Amino acid sequence: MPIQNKLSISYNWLCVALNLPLFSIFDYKSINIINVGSRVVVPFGKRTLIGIVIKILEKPSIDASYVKEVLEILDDLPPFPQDWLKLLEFTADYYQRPLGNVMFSVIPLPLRSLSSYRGKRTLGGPIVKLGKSDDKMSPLIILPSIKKYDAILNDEQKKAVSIINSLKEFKAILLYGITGSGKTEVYLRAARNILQNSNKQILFLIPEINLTPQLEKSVRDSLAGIVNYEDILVMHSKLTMKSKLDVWYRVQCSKARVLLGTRMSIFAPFNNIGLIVIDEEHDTSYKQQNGLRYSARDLGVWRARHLNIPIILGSATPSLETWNNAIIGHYLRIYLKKKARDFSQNDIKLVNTKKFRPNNGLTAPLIEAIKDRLKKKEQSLIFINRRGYSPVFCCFSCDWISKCPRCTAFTVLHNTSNNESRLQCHHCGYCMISPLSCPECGDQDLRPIGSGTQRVEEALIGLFPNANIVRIDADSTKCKGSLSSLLNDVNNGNVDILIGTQMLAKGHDFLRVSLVGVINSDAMIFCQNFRAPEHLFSQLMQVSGRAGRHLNGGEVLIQTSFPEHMIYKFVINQDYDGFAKYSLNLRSIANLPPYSYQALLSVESKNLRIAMDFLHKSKNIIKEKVSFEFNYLSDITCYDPIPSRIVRIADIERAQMLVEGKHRSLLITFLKVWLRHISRLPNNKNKIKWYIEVDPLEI
DNA sequence: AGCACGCCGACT
DNA sequence: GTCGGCGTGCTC
Ligand SMILES: [Zn+2]
Ligand SMILES: [Zn+2]
Repeated sequence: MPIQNKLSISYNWLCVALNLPLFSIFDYKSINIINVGSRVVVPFGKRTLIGIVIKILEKPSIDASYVKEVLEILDDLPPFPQDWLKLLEFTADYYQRPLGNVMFSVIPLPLRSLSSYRGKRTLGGPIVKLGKSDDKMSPLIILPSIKKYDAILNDEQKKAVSIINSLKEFKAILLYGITGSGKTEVYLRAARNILQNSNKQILFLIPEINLTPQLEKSVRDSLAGIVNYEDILVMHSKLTMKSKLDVWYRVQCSKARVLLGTRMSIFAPFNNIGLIVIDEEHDTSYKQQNGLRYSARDLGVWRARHLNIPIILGSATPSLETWNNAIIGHYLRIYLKKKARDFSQNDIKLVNTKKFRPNNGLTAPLIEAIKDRLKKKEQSLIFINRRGYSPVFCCFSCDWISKCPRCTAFTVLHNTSNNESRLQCHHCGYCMISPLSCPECGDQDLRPIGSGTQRVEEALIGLFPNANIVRIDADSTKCKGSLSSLLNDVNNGNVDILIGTQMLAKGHDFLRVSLVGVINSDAMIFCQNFRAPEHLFSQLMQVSGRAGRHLNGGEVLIQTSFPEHMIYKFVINQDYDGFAKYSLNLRSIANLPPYSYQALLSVESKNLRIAMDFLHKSKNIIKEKVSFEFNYLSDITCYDPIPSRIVRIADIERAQMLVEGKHRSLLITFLKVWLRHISRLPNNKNKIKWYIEVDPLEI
């Protein structure tokens, strides 16, 4: 026996994750020493796949004779760092997805499949190709001059910076400061400190692509002279695949010092992060709403804890989860109470629409206020959270209402540029020319009900024919660059009245705006979603902030039918603390997050009954099967299945079931067992699709 | 996911 | 007789 051992080749045994919807990982062998995190080419059944080495084994976990050999090691990239592997293992485990699927869904497309390595025009793979065409492409726009950085901090900011700079280990900091309190300056000072005194890297997350240009400029200005221009990188989903791959490559090779990006950047393969910053941490854009439904903010906190580094969560209206974490002492809260520069306090007033009936969405007090600004040559900003002309179109002689044939939703009336009217579904994209007479009774008395941005624009043009009026919504900014050119017009003073959706509320500064009008503030209040008041509050605060840059102090008019509602008491006083206290109390009474943890089992099918059936069966197996393997069912509540808020979208009907746990880790353990049993349920001939969402935004 | 194997109905 | 439908099962 010993002789045989000496003669046999000694193999290295590896655990490899493959891009498959399977919860298992696969063992392979190699005569070469392969690092954890390497990408390898392996045989799998009749196929050849790329895999990622996640573990080195002493001996294989199955009979060694079944273990196949690694065909090739892909070394065009350094191995994924250990901390990256740990982050992805956590992500897969927490969000209940197969590890291989998760890993491959976050790396750039060309790195996922063998097709970019095998074939005539692949030239040694995507990374090699990238290097060869390096001179041809310059993804970075070189700004002509770099301003010297000389922002002066106030005492609060200085104190915040010094607290952050003194941190030597993991700490989640909630940087809580109103709009204009200078949170960005604090992030940048903290980042500068780390970049100057170490070779560590900074990850800077922002909610939306729209915000990158101005933040990129601040970051570059602030870090000029400390970090090379080309070592500051930007990543978001609208980059070309080539640029994305280039950024990824430079991060993984530790060439990048600073990465500024949207939620996907949380998975960037850093080797040496020193600080994570999450700006506007309450923003729902940090939650991916399809596929792998992760929260970049929550993963950010996990990654920081795992790396034992600080993370800054900045917001004027923190999520109640984060606020609660600060209250119970898990996060360190730093207040920025003062406006940093020449910001003035806004005056927020409510306009009762029961008293002042709106016409085309606009009430008399709002119209008067706009008139006043026009006289003073100041700008007005009108927010309305609905694009199109009117959300409903209906017949006044029968009860016909414009509905989408593919969804349980109304179609929205839109005016197109060539003066045509169209009915459009905002859920599936269905579109038709709007009828001239009622399809049901033939009468021509068809009328739009309610107001969208286009109708408000039309009304304002009628009221103020000499004013320059601009509308900014997803329809008017479809072309690339049109948003920034419209915003330039606004800041150059070429615009008197600006009408827009929520897309205007985030981040953009309007120096000449002294009036903000909010038209349909109520829409969210009575919505089922328990987070709706929280989102409404933060939107109203954010929107109000848009008037704050004006020297004389801005005026904010919020039109509402329910001025007596509690939320407005806090809104007019701009009292987030009060609002949070009030809301957390309600959440606590209702046992909602952050006092419980939730997961949602969603099912999609051709018809609702099949989906509901599947959910009922899933609920039943908790008692029938899960109870034998999981001992803490008393701390888990499974509610009854319900049809989703919008049952049918694009001819697919959806239902869901809520599961609630007292503790986070307990819920995750339960889900893992439950999911194994759900996947064994008969799948109704593959006619259904189901998935579990952990920490859903909406239930 | 893919890909094979396998077992039944309807084609040359 | 075999071509092809997709149900089932496996992949280190
Ligand atoms: Zn009719
Ligand atoms: Zn539709």
